[in-house]
Amino acid sequence: MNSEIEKRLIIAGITPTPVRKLVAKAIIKSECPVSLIDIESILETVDRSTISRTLSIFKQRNFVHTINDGSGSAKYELCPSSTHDHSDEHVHFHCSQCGKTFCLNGVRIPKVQIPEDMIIESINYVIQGICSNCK
Amino acid sequence: MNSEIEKRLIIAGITPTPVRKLVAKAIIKSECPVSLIDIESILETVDRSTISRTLSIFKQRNFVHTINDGSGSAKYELCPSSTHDHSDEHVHFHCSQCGKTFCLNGVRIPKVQIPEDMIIESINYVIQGICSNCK
DNA sequence: CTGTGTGCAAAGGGTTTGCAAGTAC
DNA sequence: GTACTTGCAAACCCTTTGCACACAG
Repeated sequence: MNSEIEKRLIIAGITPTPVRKLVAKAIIKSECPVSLIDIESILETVDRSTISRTLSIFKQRNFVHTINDGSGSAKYELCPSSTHDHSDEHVHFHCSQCGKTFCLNGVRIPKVQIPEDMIIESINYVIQGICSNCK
Repeated sequence: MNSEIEKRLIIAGITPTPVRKLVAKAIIKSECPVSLIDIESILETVDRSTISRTLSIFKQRNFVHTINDGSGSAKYELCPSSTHDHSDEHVHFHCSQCGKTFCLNGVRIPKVQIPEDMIIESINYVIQGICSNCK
């Protein structure tokens, strides 16, 4: 697993330092998108600022992308593929009760028609509501 | 216009104080969703905290709703109708260059199939990219 | 007089930056 | 030695809260 992560980082053009491997592993292992604070509490030894810088590198290199679920803190998730299209981005669900954000993995984001002169970089489809557990 | 706004506030169950009318007018007049800071700079005389409290009342009464465009600050927009369904919510476009968020008024948010035991409160569909002006 | 609305100042939450020490090549 | 990585502390941005005054009914 460790060398697997290392490979993925290198492929993304990221030098696989110890901290970066830890952060990458934390993101991979959690099935939901995680916030900076989530990662900090998983990796108790790593400083918040380092995680912040790591995440911004990950974003830059398209290793992760950001989800804005309205919780006040950005969540991070692995980019599904190394390619740069948006074809396999999926819908997220944010529970206003428990604060968790779920990936609806089977549910692709339906595309919409937008003016041709706008360039799409990424798409966020987030449903706010109450999840099954909190209902 | 002033009495028109007053009427809409009353219908929403909001006491139409001078500040609230100003805030409501500012939101109505701007064709894009606006942030708290945007409103503050439009209404130079009104305190930020008052605007904050006003907006939270507006949200509570379903007079406005929130858009999370990933800019770091929440944006506010009039609720399209007094009814509580999501049928006329539209897609937003956030330009990472100029930071503006555009309403794609003609573009409704396509619905997706989600597990039946989840309760939907609202939906955010935000496209990040570069707008026509910044391209 | 009572309740509501407002402004000021301060606190809060989440994130990023400056700087200096540590590490790898 | 040079460039990069990390941790600590402090700063930053956006938003909210505590408190006191002002105002309307």
